[in-house]
Amino acid sequence: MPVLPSPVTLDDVAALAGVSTATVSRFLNSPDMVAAKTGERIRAAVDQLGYIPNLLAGGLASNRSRLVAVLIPQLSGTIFSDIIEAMVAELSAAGYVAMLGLTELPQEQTAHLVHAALARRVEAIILTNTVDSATRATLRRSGTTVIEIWDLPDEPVDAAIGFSHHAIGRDLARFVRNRGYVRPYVITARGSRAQMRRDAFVAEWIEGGGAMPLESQVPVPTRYGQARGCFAEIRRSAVMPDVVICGSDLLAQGLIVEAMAAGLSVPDDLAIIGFGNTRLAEEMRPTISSVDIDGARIAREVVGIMARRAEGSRETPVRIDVGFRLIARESA
Amino acid sequence: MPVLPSPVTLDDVAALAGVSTATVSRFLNSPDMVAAKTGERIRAAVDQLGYIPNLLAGGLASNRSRLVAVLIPQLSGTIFSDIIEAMVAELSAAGYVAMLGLTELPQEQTAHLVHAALARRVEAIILTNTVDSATRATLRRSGTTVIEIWDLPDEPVDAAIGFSHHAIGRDLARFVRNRGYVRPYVITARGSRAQMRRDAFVAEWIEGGGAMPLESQVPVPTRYGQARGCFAEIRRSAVMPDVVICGSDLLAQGLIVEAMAAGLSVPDDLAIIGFGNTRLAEEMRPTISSVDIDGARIAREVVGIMARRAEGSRETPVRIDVGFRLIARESA
DNA sequence: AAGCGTGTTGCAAGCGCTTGCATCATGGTT
DNA sequence: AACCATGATGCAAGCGCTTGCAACACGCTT
Repeated sequence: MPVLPSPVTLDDVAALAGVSTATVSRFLNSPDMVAAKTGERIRAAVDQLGYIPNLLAGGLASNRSRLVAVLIPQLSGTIFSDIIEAMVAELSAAGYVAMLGLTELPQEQTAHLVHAALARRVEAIILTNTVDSATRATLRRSGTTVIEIWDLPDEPVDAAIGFSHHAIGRDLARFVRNRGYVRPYVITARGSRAQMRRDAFVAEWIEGGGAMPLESQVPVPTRYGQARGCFAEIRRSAVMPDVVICGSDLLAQGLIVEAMAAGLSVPDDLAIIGFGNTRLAEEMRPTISSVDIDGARIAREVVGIMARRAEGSRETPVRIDVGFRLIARESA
Repeated sequence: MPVLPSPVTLDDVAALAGVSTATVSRFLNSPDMVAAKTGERIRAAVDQLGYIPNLLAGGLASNRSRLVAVLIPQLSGTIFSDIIEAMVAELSAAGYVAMLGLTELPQEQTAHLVHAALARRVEAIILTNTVDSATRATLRRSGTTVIEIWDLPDEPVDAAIGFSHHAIGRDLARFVRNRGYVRPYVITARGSRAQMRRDAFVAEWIEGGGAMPLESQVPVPTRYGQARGCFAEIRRSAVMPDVVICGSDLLAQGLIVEAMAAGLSVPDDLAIIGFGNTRLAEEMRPTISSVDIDGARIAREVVGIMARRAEGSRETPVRIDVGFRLIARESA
């Protein structure tokens, strides 16, 4: 058994301050329920003893864990790390603590993480990927706030904050056409959301009179290193495309480097469009045209939903479309 | 008050299985303490009711939260995201859950996060940055396992898993000299660890008969976008350096792009060395020479220490040097 | 046949906190 | 001067689980 982390309890503080434990508890949780000078005595006692409340006990008694589970596929080299950063900051400011779970490889892992989160009585579960129906059922039954944040599914488990992948694909096609490109090349990551963008792009492109675009697929997560293979494949095309639509800024960057190394000029010989509008997109030379998703906004909405729920709102389902922005820069 | 996440309790399961709560609890925590056929009945009851244990209650009673706090400065675009990924995976496999805290901006934030972690009775706190002495005292007093993982401080709070920044700086200087470079340029991030590497580099370089290296400083976190400014500064140098030692792979990559855009050949006209050996280092063309830190190893050691502590070991202080590897690739 | 070690199970006392309700000053009303 | 609304505090019953200890049922040994 580990050493008692803090043998100092509420009772100790109460005894020292000469009040009941209830009063100390109230002072700690809603200070203005106790008289000012009582508060001072308690404050002094807390400081003197170095008291650190036990939130496990508190959570058990109050049924509020102040814990939020954030489940994402992977962290490094993806747009998710930006979103997580915003999310953690926002949650932390609102008094919550984020428990991080990686759902990348075995899909079964997700079910396991959901279970672990539920067992800790998290106040919300932020989901970035879709979950199997058994887990959906568990989630629903639990009554916990579930927020899906990377999409706007037709039937969210509970709340969804996201954007339309379809609209992005469509707008990208229009953008490309308006810019006068005629031979787009689409690189899609294996994954349902990317696929949705790709399908919408192709549909819109063809509807606008374009020929079926050239394309290729890459494994997720899209990585810088895939650029080599992709570029080689592009070069092997019967006709050289004039613009490449990538699944991530990282891949776009890689392609730019490859293209330049091959003596091509970007965007004149080959235009390139990224996705995610990570810091990289504006820092690369040439700067990368990309699709911006406002991660900070998503994080804020998450906390907003939680706040409303905490006040008893039972609005459901919630669907918030945070939209996206096509950012035209030098690369396309 | 939120809807009860799971109204099903141990008692319900016990009643349905026709045993006492103690037996159910034992079955859940150490299955081989209960008879096989009792276990089966319990398992069935758990499944039927969709029981999810309440770890807040369990943690309170057993004084084990199965929670680990991981505190890092920032996530996106740093080597930390790789380490966190490994850490979360490893902890998760060992049955722990990681609570993530960002300590970037106000130093006071760190104290706050430490307090939040302690209040949740985490079983360990993983620290990536140094903490002020008041927080150190709090940490010490708490008796919680504290693992510092980015350095090997002379007086760790508790345990430390890291490597010698001094040794890295020294080895980099030797490496550069052995490769025949004569005019190194050092780009240092503002931050004590980077400073240690820089100092060791300079000391070793001068000791080996070299002239005081040219250098410049950049803010943390080092970013791709800083490459432009750095490259401009390098060009403004009285004498053109023949090798640049960067504070991160990302910055190294940026410099390579800038250098190539300026018509320089890497490494012939200008060699470049990164830090962190992120995936990028081997994916970039030219591949980037870098310093590898084994994040997965660090993660494993963390779990190892926790396992030993759980078994009652009181070894302290612990200092584990995981070393580093200079990886020579095409860029230098 | 009495005794005993072993393996299972139940009993019940907490773990440290929150909170509904009751109690009690306090000062203002009538 | 009796009354009462108000604000501050205390009482005590949990929250759902873990675990030391005791009880018990076996099958063996002597």
